[in-house]
Amino acid sequence: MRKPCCDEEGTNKGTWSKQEDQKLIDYIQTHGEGCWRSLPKAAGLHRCGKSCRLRWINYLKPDIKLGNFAQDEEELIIKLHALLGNRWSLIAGRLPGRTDNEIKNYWNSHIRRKLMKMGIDPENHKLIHLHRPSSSAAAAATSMEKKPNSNNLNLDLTIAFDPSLTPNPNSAEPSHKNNNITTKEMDHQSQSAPTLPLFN
DNA sequence: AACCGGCCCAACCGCCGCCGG
DNA sequence: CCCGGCGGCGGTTGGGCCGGT
Repeated sequence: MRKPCCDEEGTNKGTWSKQEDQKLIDYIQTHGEGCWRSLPKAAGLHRCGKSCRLRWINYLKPDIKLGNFAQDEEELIIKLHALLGNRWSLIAGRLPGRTDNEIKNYWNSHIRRKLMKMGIDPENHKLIHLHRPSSSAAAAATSMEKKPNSNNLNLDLTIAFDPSLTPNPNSAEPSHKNNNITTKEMDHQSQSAPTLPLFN
């Protein structure tokens, strides 16, 4: 049985204090990232390694871009999600300064709701209730399809509906077990083809 | 002013893949 | 080849905030 990583007595949980942040920053600036397991003890932090890694990657790293998402970032997230599904780390890799956790939160709190309002299933990026055109959601979605710029979400919906752009029709499934695209492959793709077909 | 419900988001949890022994 | 440790990932939680009543 795998032991929980944070079962040690006296390990802090919850929100990080400024002092803890500073200790972590100081340590990483001196010693660099890595060996998260032993980092807390070495840095004098009563945290588990995972917690330190998460805090550093999501908030303390110098190149993190905090604050609201720009319109183009939002559009990019939607397009990448249509292509990659819930593979947040891959999506984050395409958005400099943004983290997977931040994108995941933004998706779940903002974009998902926005798509639902537009009558689009956020899981597969298809119209909801196409068989019931009289429903308000479908009517709104149909309207959106004809006039994609008719509200503040400036997204070309035709992209989301093109199945040829989705390598795995079940790409929106939560599991990454049957994920045929590895991080390395994605990196290779991004190097060899900086512009995804989506953006044409 | 008090209460309530919904939203936001930082952080935790548990699983999986990779890698070294 | 097998096993265990570690890092990474996505899903989920829960506390705080905010607007409405």
